[in-house]
Amino acid sequence: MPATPRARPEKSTLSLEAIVATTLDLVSEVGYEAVSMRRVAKALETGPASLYVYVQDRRELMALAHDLAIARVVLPDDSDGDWRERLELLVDRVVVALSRRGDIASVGLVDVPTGPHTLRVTEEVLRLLRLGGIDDAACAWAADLLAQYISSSALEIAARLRAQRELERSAGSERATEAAMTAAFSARLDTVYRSVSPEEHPTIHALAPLLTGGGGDRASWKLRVIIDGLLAQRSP
Amino acid sequence: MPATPRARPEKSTLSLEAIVATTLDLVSEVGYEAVSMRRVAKALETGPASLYVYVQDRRELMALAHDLAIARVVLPDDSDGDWRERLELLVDRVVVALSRRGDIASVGLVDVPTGPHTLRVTEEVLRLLRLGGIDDAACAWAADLLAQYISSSALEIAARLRAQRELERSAGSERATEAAMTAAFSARLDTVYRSVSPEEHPTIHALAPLLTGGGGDRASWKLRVIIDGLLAQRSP
DNA sequence: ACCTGAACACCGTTCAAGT
DNA sequence: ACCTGAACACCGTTCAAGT
Repeated sequence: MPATPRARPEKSTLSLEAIVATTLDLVSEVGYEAVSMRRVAKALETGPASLYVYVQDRRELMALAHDLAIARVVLPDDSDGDWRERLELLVDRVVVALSRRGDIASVGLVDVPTGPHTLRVTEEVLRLLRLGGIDDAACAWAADLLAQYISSSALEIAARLRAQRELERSAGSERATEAAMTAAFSARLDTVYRSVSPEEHPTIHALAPLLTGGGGDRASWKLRVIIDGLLAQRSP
Repeated sequence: MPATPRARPEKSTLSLEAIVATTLDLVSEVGYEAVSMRRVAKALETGPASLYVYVQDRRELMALAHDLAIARVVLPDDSDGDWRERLELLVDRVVVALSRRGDIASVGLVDVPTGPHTLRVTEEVLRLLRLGGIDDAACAWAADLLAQYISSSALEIAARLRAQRELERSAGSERATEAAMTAAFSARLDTVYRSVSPEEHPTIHALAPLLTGGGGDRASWKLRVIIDGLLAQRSP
């Protein structure tokens, strides 16, 4: 029972571009850990060995997917304000771009990405920091600190988005219990902190409601702390 | 050809403690990714299924190993100075404890650890921040930021230690080329930044020598930035 | 009750052999 | 030259069957 010729698109020739785009799409759907070379190959209707013609190993493929995820980030321009406003806007755009693609940001915690789009962003971050009058050495280290901030914030937001999406996906269905459990998973931390012994850990106990909340405020607050901390180094 | 009774220690009864300790030792030796349930089981002279009597899954086992890694961290006391000095000392002790155990700190980037020793440290971090007059909400978020700092700094130091150890291990041997390559791996980033186009990425090009150096200074500098940034939030 | 052999359903990567 | 089937040496986890 052969499929109609146009039942699915012609099997296009393999290309690095197609492999990387497919990888990123899969990560968005099923997550970084679950995307294997074999799964990418299957999605492209080929065998896993074929991928190795274009890519050294899984690590390299994931690095390329990570770089692709930020490819469309637009650099702020003069109309976006002074160096600090532009820096905050740029960092936020990268976080948003990454968090839209599942947990692809994990790559940035495992590896230091050096793809062309990452370099483009890094160049602009360094340029803006210098515009702000930050020391050269401080610029270098600050870029590192900001990169960490970007990866971890993107992961945090991605986790929230995922929990929310799964809650909605099963709202009203008979799978509501499962959905509640997924939501509970994202609240696991909250439960741990709230159930800590008030005698042994009085401060955790007292601050429990604050330790897991915050949402977007939390991320932008962290960014403000980092930049204010940078500025404090400016005058010796 | 049966082994002499005392050729190796009696096969001790399996216990959670022994499993976690063995896991941490293996991570120290061969790294987080390379430690599989099967490898832990083999080190304990049993089959992988036996581990599941004591532990839910690999994630939980790694979380327990991570917690064990900071078990011996001693909290600073009154003689160690004011809240800020004590906080810096505590954070540094955790970083050192983790970085001695290979890349076990990876666990802290994937998961939010909540073992007893992690809670003990978190409690003290929060208490010290409050002593410093930081807002409750800011304390909560700062603890998060510091936890990120700890994990990533420990990983960075562990990578440096590993490169150094491997360089020494093969010094003078006929494997010197391989050792040089390992060292080169840790310098890969440096190479990337130094070979970037000066027209396309002038700032990266200019700062290249600063982007990968720093060592321990870099880490303590980051910590200072975070705390200074926190203090800047104190007065509205 | 505690433990585990064997199986299930996967991995990343290599390489000889195909077109 | 480009591609890939088949194999190698592994995975995490489960469960029926042992003691």
